[in-house]
Amino acid sequence: MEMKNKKASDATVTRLSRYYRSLVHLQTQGLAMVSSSELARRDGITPAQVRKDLSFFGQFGTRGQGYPVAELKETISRILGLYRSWNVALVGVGYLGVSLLTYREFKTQGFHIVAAFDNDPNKIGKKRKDVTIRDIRTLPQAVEELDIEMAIVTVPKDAAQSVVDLLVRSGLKMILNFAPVSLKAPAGVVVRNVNIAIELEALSYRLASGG
Amino acid sequence: MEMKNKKASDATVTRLSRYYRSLVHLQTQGLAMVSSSELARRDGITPAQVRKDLSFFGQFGTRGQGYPVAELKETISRILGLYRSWNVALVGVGYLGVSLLTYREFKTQGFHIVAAFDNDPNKIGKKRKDVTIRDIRTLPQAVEELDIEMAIVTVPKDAAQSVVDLLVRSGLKMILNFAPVSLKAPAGVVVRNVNIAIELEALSYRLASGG
DNA sequence: GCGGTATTGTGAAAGTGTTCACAAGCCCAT
DNA sequence: ATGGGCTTGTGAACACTTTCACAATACCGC
Repeated sequence: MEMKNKKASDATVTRLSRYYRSLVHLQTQGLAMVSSSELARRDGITPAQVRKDLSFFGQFGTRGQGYPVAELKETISRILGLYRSWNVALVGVGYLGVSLLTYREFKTQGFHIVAAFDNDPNKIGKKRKDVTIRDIRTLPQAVEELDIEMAIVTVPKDAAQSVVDLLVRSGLKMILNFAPVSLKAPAGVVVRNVNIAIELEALSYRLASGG
Repeated sequence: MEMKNKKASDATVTRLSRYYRSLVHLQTQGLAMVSSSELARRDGITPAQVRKDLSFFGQFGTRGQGYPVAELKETISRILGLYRSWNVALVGVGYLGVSLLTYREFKTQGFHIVAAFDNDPNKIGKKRKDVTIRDIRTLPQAVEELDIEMAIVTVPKDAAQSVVDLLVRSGLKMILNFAPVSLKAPAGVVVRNVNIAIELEALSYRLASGG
C-alpha cells in the first residue's frame, strides 16, 4: 500500500497538500496534464522542488508531457491518507471550536468531526452545528464507540495538558493542538501545534528587524 | 536597536516565541536564572539549540549560571518587536474571525485588533466583541486613519486573493492568512499562511504511512 | 521513422539548520 | 586564593533540504 517505507519530511508533506489542492482545481478546469513548472508557479516554488517531492514516492510523470492530473491527484490522496475518512473529536467548544465545526475544508477532505466535548455544564447536551456537546468525562468511551482516531484541542491553555493526557489515555495517536502551550505526549503520539500568536510574532519580527 | 542585521531563520524566530512564553511563566514563579537545558526541556528541544538560537542575537547568559529570566524576557520581547503595540485589521467576520477577536493571547502580546471588515450588509455596522464591523470598501482609508500595519484574513478562499490585493494596495506589509489557498503578493509584503486542513493532512499522512 | 521540442527523474552541488564537544568563564566553598 | 562544579558560547561536524544541470525519453509533425 505505501509507496516507500522511509517517511517524507514535514515540508514535503505540506507541499503535497498544496499540490493536491492545485490538482483539484486543475481537474475542475478540465486539464488532463500538468507540468512541474505549472504546479510550481501556482504555489510559488521551483519546478525542481515539485519533481523532487513527487519522485520521493515514485514516478508519476511522462517525460516531455508532465503529470496526469486526475491520476496524480488520486496518488497524492492515497499518500496523504485522504482516500479514507477519519473520525475526529473536537475538545473545547469556544468560538474557535465552533468555527472549526463549520469548516468546509474538513469534510471535503474526509475529516469528520463526530463528537464535541466540553466541561461547561451550560454547554453540555446542547447542539452546535449538528454536533451534540458531550461531557469531557465521557470522552474515553465515546472514542471507542465512535471509532475516533484524531482530536482537535481548542481549550484554554491551562487545560490543554490535562486534555492531552486524557486523549492519550483514551488511545488517540494524533492530536492537533490550538492552545498556545508546548505539550508533552509519549512517543508514538503525534502532536501538531497551531499557535496563532506565534505566527503574528514571526510577522512582527520581520517588520521590527526590517525584513 | 537591532542586535544584528542578518535575519534569523523562521525556525529560530518560532522557537524564540516559545522561549518567551516559558520565560513569562518562569518569571511568575519567581525564578531569577534559567539554564539552556531547563528551557530546552520545557520545549522539547536540545540545550545546544537554545544556546545557538540566543547566541545569534548576542551573549545574554553567564557561564556557570544560566540566563537571567527577566532580562532575557525583555531582550526577546525587543527582538520580536513585542515591546511596542501593533494595530491589526481583521478581514472576514465569520466564526473564525470572531474567535480571533476574543483571543486573549493577542492583547497580552501587544496585538490590537482595532478594526474588523466584512462585505456582508447584515454584518456591517454591528459590533462583535467591542469592535465595529466596517464595510470592506472603507478599508484603505481606515488603514491610514487607524495606523494599521498588520491584517488577519479570515475570508472564504474564493475571496482571499482579492482581499490580499486590496490590503497590498492599502499599503499593508504583513498579512496572516487563514484561507486555504496559496496567495500572491509582491516582494516586500510578508504573507504567512495558517492552513488548518493541511495540518490535519500532515497528521493523516503520519498515521497512514505508519508513522 | 526521424528530428525537434518538451519535460521528467535524479545524481551531485550548494545551502541551511542542528548537534557535538570542549575551551572559556563564573561562582562558591574552603 | 585556589579548586571543583556548572553552564555558556561557538567552531566544526553532521544531517537535512533545496537547487542545479543534464541524460533519458516520450510525443508530434512531417
